[in-house]
Amino acid sequence: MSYHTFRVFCFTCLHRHYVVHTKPFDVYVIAKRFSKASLQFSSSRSLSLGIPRRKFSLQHSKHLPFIQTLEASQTREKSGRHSEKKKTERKKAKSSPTKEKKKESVGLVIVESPAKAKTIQKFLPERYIVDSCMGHIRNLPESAKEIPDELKKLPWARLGVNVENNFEPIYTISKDKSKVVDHLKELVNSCDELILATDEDREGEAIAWHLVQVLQPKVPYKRAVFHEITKEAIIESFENLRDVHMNLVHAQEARRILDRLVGFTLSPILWKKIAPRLSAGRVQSVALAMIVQRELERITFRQSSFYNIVAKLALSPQYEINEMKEGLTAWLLAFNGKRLATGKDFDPTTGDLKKESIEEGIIHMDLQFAENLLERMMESGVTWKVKSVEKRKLSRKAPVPFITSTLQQESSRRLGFTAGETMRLAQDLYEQGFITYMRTDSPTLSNQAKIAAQKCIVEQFGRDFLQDAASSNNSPKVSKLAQEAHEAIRPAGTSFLSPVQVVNQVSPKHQKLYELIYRRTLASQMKNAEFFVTSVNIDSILEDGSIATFHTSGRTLVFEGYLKAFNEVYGIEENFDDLDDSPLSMHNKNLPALHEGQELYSFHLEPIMHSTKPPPRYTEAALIKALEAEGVGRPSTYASILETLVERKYVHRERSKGKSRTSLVPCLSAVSVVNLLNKHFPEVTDPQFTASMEEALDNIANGKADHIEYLRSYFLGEYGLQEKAKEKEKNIDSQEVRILSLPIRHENANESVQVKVGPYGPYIELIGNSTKKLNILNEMSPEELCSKTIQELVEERKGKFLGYDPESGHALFLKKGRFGWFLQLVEDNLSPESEGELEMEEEAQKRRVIKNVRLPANVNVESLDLANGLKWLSLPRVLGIDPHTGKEVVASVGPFGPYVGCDGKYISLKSGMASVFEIDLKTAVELISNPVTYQNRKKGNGSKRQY
DNA sequence: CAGTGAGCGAGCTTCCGCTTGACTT
Repeated sequence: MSYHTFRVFCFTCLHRHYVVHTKPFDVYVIAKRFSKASLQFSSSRSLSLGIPRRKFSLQHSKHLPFIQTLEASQTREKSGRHSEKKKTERKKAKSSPTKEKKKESVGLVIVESPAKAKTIQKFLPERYIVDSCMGHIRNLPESAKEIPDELKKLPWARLGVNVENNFEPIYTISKDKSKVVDHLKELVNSCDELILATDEDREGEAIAWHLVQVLQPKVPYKRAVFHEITKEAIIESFENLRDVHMNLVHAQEARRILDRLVGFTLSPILWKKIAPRLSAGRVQSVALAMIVQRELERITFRQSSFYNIVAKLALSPQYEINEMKEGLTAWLLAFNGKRLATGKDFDPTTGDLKKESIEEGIIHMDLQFAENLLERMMESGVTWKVKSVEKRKLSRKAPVPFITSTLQQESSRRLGFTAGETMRLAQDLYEQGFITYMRTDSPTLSNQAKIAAQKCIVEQFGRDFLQDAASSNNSPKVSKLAQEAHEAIRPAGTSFLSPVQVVNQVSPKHQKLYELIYRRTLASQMKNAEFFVTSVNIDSILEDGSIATFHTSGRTLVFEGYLKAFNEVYGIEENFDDLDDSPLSMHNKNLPALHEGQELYSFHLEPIMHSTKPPPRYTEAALIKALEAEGVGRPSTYASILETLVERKYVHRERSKGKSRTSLVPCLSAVSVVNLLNKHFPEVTDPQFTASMEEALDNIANGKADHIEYLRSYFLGEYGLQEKAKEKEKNIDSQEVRILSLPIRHENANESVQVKVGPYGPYIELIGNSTKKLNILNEMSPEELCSKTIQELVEERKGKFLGYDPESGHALFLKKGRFGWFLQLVEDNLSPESEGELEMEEEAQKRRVIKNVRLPANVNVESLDLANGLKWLSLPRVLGIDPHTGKEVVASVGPFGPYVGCDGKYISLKSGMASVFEIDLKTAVELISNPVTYQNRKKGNGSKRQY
């Protein structure tokens, strides 16, 4: 048996190993740098080594090894890589520390992400080991069980921050990070120097500090920061090492603690006053308030309609022949100098004209007005003349390179990906070295990236499309709040792979996203698009001298500019809100040349009705855009903000009719939560809170303010949050905040309706002669709540009458309960005629429940009739006596579906087994004594995993 | 369990930002 040596890279941590295998399934590993004990290999994951019909399985703890080459003899050593011999020497040095001093010292470099570690390793001299900590390694206790027992009794323990003593935080090592920490501890003990190369922002600085706190290095440690991952930048940063900036760390700590105090103080108030498990926070509550606000605007929206006249005009009286070619479309702008109303003139909450518009003397044209006017325009003697022609050259600026938020928005708009999906795809592209880091708020391109983009532009579109060096996009506006730890999102490297070149390396979705990033990066370095916009007013002079002024506009592309990068893939974009001056969105594609005083001829006039539209619901992309504009949230959290709201059942996604996009609809619980917060804690739904926090944090970072003082002033004292929360907890009337003041169209004068949110979810209260409470779905939109649905709910509550049990004479109803459908047999003292006519309360008085039987989830209730119902009603079914125990064996339906049971032991009947009605004693006893076969369990798990 | 929304009471729920995980043969 021959021995083969494989060179193996751990893909994730970049440790190098040699693998020697003797037999196909025996894998021995010689670790290059670490003791054998620290490496655990298992065969849970198979990796093809490229040898036909042979598979090897390796795993370095949880990291996936990357098998770079096959036999050592065939190893293609790149220049600059280290020879095998050199490595062996290193290993010896490692294993005998006494001799190590003579060798060159080893430096441990810690960055945040493994992919970054991999890249940086390439740029650094051999004596450095680069590893990653995967973001924050410590955190405030996530839940009650992470709080140390000895502190649990203290009043502030729940917060995880000692608010009685300088806001001292309790830090715990996150569960999923303990392995990372152990690993780094081991490394730091065997190196001579520690370099903290985490991101250059508030969070990165804090991570560096936490690393020092946790690792307790006995060797010197320093901080290195760089803006871009290039050899030059990294080397430079290593020549300019600095200390950890404690002010910056304090700013981060203040941010972290503030968020905790806000969230963990307000959430419990929601539990007490509305329902358990609700949440509030600096970021999520702002987002939620926006969504709810928009929904309320939609509910209070009143539509208004108005008419306009559209004129098709020709250049010559012989319009029949050339109408298509040279015609133009214009719409009525004003009549006798008075402007016609458009959508903007109406108040969305009343549907009436706005005050200012009325004062202006605006004309609100109805159909009759339009038709009258139209007739007068058709009379002979009416002339049409061009009154004015105005030409403007407008340019549309090339976009700036992608940052996280704009990537998510464009990816949603052009590719239909959600923010989460976009980030997952981008992560893959990043890890495989196709793009730069995807969580960034800096739109800056490095010089090498600009050069690479320019090269692509020249090659693909020509030199004419290249932006001037002095153009503004070379120094894009950076958001005031940007922390600039990374550069913009762009294709990686010093020369960009074209989208075609990546086709075979990634999935189609990845390719699409890569192409979007590629084109945006190129576009950012291209010239602006130039348009000629022509704006024309045309007078129609009526017989009595009245003047109807029409307006039209046209747009011609003079220079395609950066649009070329997009148009060839995404098609030509028609809508440019920033260029259009028509509120009725009418544009002539090919406006003929016109001059002042020119006579025109009308060949078609038509009244057109327009209606105002309610403001659209937010899409995920629009919400992210709005939050980013307010400075709320960070690139790493945009995609998860919405997930939180969905998880809390505050918001659900709804697919708009006929469109691919999904819009965000607030649930009823969200309305009550926002009600409470707006009324009692208005700052938490206000984006201004984050803005002022950022300002304070900047001062802390600059050393102008003290972080403890900041927290103290916010949380403690007479006007602090703590005191306020206590007072509110006492004074907020739970009954009052539960009520949602929603306009409900219920046309029953004898009844009033209220929507409330209780601990078990939303319900409506019908108050008439008696009070009825009816559960409604949390997802039900206020719009859907009307007389009809309320009536349906009342009917549903009554249940469906199936008939009478011939044996007992009792009535059988099919009802829907908290746990699904069930059958109810009630004693019936009523005549069949009075069925459904009595109020529920009366019914309840007259009827006594004899028996309830639940139905399994898969029963088709639509087709359930009396006979079937009686069959279910016969459950539970006694099968007989178990000879082993002497107890009764029963078949029935329980909370988990059909089962057989005996003496406290229950076994579910899976599909494929005998039904509850058919199963006999023998089969049941067998099932109970040999509960679940190995085969069965495996099947169950397998399907779960697949899902 | 069988249409609750009040209260009893132990113990729990909850925040935002960094980052990548992902369990038997």
